[in-house]
Amino acid sequence: MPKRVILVYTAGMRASDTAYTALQEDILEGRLAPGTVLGEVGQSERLGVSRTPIREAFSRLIAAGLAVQHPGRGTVVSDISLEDVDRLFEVRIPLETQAAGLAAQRGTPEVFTALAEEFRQAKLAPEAESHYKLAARMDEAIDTSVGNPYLSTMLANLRVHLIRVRRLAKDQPERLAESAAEHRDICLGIASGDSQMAEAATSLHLRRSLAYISELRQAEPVPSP
Amino acid sequence: MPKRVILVYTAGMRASDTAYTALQEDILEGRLAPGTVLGEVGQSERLGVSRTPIREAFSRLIAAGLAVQHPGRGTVVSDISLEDVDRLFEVRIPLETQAAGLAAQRGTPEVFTALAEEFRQAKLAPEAESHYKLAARMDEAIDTSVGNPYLSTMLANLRVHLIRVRRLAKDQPERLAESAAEHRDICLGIASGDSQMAEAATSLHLRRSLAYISELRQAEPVPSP
DNA sequence: ACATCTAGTCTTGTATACACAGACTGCACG
DNA sequence: CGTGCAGTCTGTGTATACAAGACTAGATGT
Repeated sequence: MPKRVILVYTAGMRASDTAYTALQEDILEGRLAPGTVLGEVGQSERLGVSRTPIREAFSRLIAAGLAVQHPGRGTVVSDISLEDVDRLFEVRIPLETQAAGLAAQRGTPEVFTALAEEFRQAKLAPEAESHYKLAARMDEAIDTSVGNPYLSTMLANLRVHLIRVRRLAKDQPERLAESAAEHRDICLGIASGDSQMAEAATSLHLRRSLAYISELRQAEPVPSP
Repeated sequence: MPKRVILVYTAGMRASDTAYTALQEDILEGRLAPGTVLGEVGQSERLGVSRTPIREAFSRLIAAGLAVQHPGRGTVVSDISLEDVDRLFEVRIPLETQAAGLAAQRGTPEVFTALAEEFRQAKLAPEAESHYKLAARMDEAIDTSVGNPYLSTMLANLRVHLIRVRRLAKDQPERLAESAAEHRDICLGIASGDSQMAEAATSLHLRRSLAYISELRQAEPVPSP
């Protein structure tokens, strides 16, 4: 007897996709804290699907680095802390710098002048949610301008982890305003077609972001688990 | 009628792992050409395991970029050509340059002086197989020296694709000797602890490799599929 | 008291059965 | 001869049953 048919099959949406999306959100939003053990049966009951799609979702989580597989203890949500920020930026800085430089060579300037204008306005009224939305749109514009799937994939993988550390380091309004100004500089550099300017602006922005987080970390030592 | 390959179940080796390894090798070695459709049932029969591990293997292939999922036609081996080399190097150059620079700061010099000596000897008798083995050992040494899992993961993903393009561009002995010399320079730069020297040597090596492949591509136009 | 062996109970790994969706084929009709 | 449609059919998505491995806890022997 079918015990429960919670999910009517949404059009074109596989159960494994919905499970992965739900799990990823739960991890990124912190509802599933690092160290949480994810049992296949437990999650299958929680999400109302069978173990098979859950397994698929777990595989993708592990591939994305959001979970790790423990030998006999199941898969657990991967740990992350402000310590990881240094290692993440060691990858992020060269990749995004490269992306900005290539976007300057290949992008259509109008797109980025428009984005620069948006950042100018955003600087006046800093607000975290809209700021990150706008930054994401800039990243997307850079991605499409560069037109390199390998680079885009790497950056996408990276951004997942950056979202997690962002939760740990709450931005303050003045930093958001600074960040908006730096984003504007990047857009202007790309729009001008000067790849070196775009690279410099990107490098500057990321190093300032890193410095901000670093001093935040020094000021507020890690809360012991 | 396709041959049925009996997989040897190594101790502690899951069937999904062996299936993935077999499929990856088949793709990397060219036995499964780009465009080949991979049916779950077909591969499960060929490899002698059930569909479930095959599905898992397919997921990992797709995540690695070795296969893509077509809407109604199943999953097919992803296409790759010498055209991809430019896009790959747009990611590879900044990442490996960064890695070399960090290795110079953090690695133990003795490891890399030893590797440099090996490259010096390899330069005298260029041979593709041993050259790539040695280069792989250098990459591994850099990875461990840097100690950045995010960077290591990205480079590992990248190298899978580089193996595929390497098959398309057959190296010639003189290029191997050059390459060995350039690898030696990288090792010496890292061993000296001079990150800028290591970065410069890496950048030079990769740009020369790219130039070599590019002129190879011009000389020998793509065979139309 | 401590170590070790063993039974039990989780957990994951694998196989298979069933359901559904898309694509191909054959035929009829314009 | 082309086009549309229906039937079939293959192939994936999902569920579940079965098997095997691993940690745990308890008992037992030293």
